[in-house]
Amino acid sequence: MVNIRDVAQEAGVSVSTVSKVVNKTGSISESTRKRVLKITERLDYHPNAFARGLVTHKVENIAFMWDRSSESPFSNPFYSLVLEGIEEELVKKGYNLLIAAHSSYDESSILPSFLPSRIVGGLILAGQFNPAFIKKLEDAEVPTVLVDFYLENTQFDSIETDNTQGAALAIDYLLKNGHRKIGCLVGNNEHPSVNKRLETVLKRLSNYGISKDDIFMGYGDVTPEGGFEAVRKILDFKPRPTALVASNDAMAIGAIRFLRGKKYRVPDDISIIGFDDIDLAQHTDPPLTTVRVDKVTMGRIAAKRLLEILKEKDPERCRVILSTTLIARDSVKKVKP
Amino acid sequence: MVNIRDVAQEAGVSVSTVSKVVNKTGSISESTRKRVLKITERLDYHPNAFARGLVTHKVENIAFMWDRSSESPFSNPFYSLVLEGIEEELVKKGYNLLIAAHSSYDESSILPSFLPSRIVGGLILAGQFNPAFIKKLEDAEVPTVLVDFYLENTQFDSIETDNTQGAALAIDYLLKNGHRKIGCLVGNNEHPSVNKRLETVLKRLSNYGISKDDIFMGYGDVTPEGGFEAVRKILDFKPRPTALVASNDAMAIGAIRFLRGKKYRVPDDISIIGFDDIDLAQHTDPPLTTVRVDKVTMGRIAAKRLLEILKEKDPERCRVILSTTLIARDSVKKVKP
DNA sequence: TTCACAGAAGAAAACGTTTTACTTAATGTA
DNA sequence: TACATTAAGTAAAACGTTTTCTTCTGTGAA
Repeated sequence: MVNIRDVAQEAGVSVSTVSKVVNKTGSISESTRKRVLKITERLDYHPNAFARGLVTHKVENIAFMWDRSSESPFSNPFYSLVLEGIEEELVKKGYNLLIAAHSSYDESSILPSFLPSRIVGGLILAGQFNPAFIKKLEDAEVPTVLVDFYLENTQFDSIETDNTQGAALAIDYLLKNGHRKIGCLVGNNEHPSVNKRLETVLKRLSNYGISKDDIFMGYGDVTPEGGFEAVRKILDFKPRPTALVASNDAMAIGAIRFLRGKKYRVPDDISIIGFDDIDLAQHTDPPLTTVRVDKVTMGRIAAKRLLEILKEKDPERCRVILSTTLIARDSVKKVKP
Repeated sequence: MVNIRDVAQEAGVSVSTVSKVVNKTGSISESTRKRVLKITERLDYHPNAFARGLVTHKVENIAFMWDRSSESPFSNPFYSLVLEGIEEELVKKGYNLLIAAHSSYDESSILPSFLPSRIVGGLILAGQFNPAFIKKLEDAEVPTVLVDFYLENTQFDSIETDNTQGAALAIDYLLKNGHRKIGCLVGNNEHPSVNKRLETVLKRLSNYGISKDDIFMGYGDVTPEGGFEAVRKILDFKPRPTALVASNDAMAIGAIRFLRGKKYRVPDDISIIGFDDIDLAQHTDPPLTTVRVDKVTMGRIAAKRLLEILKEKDPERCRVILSTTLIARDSVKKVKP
């Protein structure tokens, strides 16, 4: 493999000159610059990242990690898109993306090995993490941004969904369509998003004068199976709600499946609205009305922000809150209030 | 950050001794081994991967890449699981996983930068790639294994699906259930799997004495939309086939969607069988009968094989062909032949 | 004519490891 | 007793860069 010395020799200049040309630093005459460049090309010279990293202490590798609670991010319809956005942005800036899928990292407070070995320059965390793990990262001063998650007393940046605005969107849409008896499919999950959404739903309903007696709660995991469970409990109530709000699309989809099995027609017998707008939402029967979170943008911004942090010497902490949009499909029907 | 010299000093030994202890090489007395180990722990010493890589020329980073034709592997229900298997195996062996999602690499014959910069020690490629790109990899002698893909004249290992066996499984099942008029939803795709599956289907049907007139072909992309298109064309034929074989589950799912829209009942009016067994297959209505490819195992084996190759000095080329299993759900109905 | 200065280039140290070759002490063998 | 062998440990070179000083040369100002 050709190294910087080979190039220098071939060009009849010193090693430092080649380095300066390649890195566009120092002052180099146009003529030697051209000559060296031509030779790097001819010899197909590429700087050895290890040698470089050793002296600069700068690394162009970013790692993505997610919480243990959820399934693999590759199969997760939310994180997979976040990842797509991250990847896109990172590649554009010449960075490499590492994936640390192993779930054990947040159990213990042990850092994944690529961190102490200094092979990774920054971290993007998705979903909820063990506070002890976060603490460890802070102590080690690993540049980190949190995506779709927020932690009270951390110095790390976060890119979040505006769950308050999104939940308001959902409720307003249901009310506008005449629904006054609402069932909530709420996720058994300490993820701040779930809480925030529920909180907003309840507050909003009460603001609009909906009585507590007309609000029905069903709990389950934030998965299709959980939605299945949650809606089952709700259907026991009399009178039945005319519409359901789910903590996320996965639950909504499970609920639709349950309702179909029980021969309820959606939306004729009961309306339902989701949250997230995962890909599957447009393919359910009926297509799911939901609140869209722009997941790719979320990833893109997270990556962008991390690279900024890496550049700055003393970055300000900052929270980015992304707005949502209502995607009206066919799972909500207008009823007479 | 504490380095090997700090440890050596603290332990009152030379740097080389520490290195030997940490790497378990050379001969070291039990007492100093213990002492040094204790100190590495106390000082929280972790070898700098750059310094190490610089001298050993060994890297514990593996990159995963996939072809441009398919959507992001994160959202792809097949590759996402392959990736899961890869990740699992890699982490177990202390390797890091890089993701090179950018599609431009196989367009040109330029190598992704992490290769010439020697930051990555091996490659796992999923799906079909530009031969020029493969050639380039061979010239650069990048240790590589191909997953779910095979190339005629390459020296690279591959982990493949036994499409012949799988397609036979599907056809035999349809025949056993009395179907004699078969429609094929064929993917417009040069991926070897698609060809192999179709080829086997046709040969098998002819072996069983099914007339050409009873075989109907519909083409489309290997996506739900493609399945939609393909089945539409097939339904124009009279007499209608009683069963459909799809090139993959995505097409089968699209077909089911189309049939539902046209008020056909599956499997009462028409049966359908898929290939791959993606997650969604168990959630269609009716749940899809299909041929399962063990995607996680595929990834795991690919990773395992790559690590072996990295170890051996002069590895034999080898193709691994994974068998499939039939997953009988509810989309195929028994009919009188 | 002298001096200061800027531009261009190079020498050498530093980065943190591994590894080879070497030294020393201890042990066993003839 | 002398000699070979082995175990335990060390010194120093090497890996391929970047970067900090220097040096040198030419140019314009005083």
